[in-house]
Amino acid sequence: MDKPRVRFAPSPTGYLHIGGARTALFNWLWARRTGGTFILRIEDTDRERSTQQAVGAILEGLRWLGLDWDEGPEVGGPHPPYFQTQRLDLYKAHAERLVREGKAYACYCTREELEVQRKAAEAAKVQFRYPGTCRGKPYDPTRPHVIRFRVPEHGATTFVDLVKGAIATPHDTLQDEVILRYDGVPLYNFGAVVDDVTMQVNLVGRGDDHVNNTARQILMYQALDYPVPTFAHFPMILGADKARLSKRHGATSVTAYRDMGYLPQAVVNYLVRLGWSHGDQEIFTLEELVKVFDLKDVGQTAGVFNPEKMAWVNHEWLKPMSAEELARRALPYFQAAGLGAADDQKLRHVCAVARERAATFGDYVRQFRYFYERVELDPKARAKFLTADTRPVLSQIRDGVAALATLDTAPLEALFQGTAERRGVGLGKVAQPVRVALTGGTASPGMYDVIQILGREETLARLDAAIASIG
RNA sequence: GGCCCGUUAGUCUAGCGGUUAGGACGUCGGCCUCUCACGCCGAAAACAUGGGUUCAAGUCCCGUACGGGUCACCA
Repeated sequence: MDKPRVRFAPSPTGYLHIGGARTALFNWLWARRTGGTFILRIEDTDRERSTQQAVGAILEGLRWLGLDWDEGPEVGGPHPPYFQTQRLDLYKAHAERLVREGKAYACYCTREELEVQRKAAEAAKVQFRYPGTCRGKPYDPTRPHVIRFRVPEHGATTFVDLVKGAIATPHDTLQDEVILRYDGVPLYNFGAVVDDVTMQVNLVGRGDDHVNNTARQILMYQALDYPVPTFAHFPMILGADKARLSKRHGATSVTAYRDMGYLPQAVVNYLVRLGWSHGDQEIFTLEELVKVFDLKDVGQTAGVFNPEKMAWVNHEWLKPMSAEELARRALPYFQAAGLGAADDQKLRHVCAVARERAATFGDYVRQFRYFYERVELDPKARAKFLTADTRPVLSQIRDGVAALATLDTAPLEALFQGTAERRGVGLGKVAQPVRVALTGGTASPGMYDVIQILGREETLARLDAAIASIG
């Protein structure tokens, strides 16, 4: 078999959706795995909804994920252009050829007429299908018309899907569909076929929602006398309620996850595991995936998008990173939150303690904001730990910190343990009040780290404030 | 509603005629411990359902139920 030529063909009607990203990923992986070609084509024939911003957002999303394309917008290739609205002549020529050969015909029915028929069918509770009114009419290009594809009335079209197996579509469920609008812009099925043919795509991998288009498209390939590509339909991604994933399920754009502090590798990792597996392995780098990915291992059942597992995957990616690398990557998130962070020793220390405790950079900022600004003390924690009983402890630690030569771990440890021993209590009785005073809550990294990160001045200030609040 | 596709724990999945039905997320318990987390140990939790075929069925066939997709001059 020839080297696979696959494509991702989004409509630029919005950002890059999680589902679209996975479709792109599967195609990309297959191309990289097989040494094939990954083509990006923009299907912008819906002029009402397509926007230039959406094109930009999609390219940005793909690039962020690390999915580069061999042919397509901005990189060019042997079959330009890669925007459907720039290929109108091509569709027209193909449509005219089909008309000439009697495989398609001009239809002069108005939308209004068809709407009346549709309503009537609905009232009669029958499925409306275009009745072929204009099938025998002569071609008159001077009259407003659309071009309809002539579908065989009997029989069925069968194909073998790479992931779903054999699928048969009876022709009597099809109709003579419009392939070219009155203004010459093609409809999806026709545009995709003409482009896939002319771009020499030999493997079409796309979402499950296109299964029902496949037979119609195959009929068009055959009418055009072109080779039929292989198809692979990937199962849908659902929300927790098993309905197709949509905005109401939460963030669905790839860049939203970037903005929440996910790593692109983690998003790729999670998405590939949704509907594909390789033994018991959970964590994959892109390089590993390129080695082991196989379309044959793509499952055929729709999968529920699970944000918790995606966070876990992200955490797995974050944990082995050095504090330096984490700091470099986390910095923009701290800055975006208006916290005066810089890529310095402090940030690296914050990241070192955050690493085991937070799954995304968004969580870093949320959970460790107190390292950069004073936060309100949790009332319950305050009531429990900042009391007349603990006041002496706070004072001792305060004076101890003030007196230490350095804030290295050993002297801090000696200070805390000494204080606990002198008071005849466990370390917890000392650490918890200090923790509340310094971080505002009862859960935080170890106290020595916290003090080192805050620095002597800030530590003393917060302890003083806590002591003063007890009165 | 017609047509198409699907159905292993709450979720993602392994399984490819004979398994104590495996792994992961999440949940619960324990250990560790200055709290939280990490880590480690452990637990609960699944073959939608009814018929076949077979010595033997989560694995094959049919029905039912449930879920999804699709029925445009959208893609």
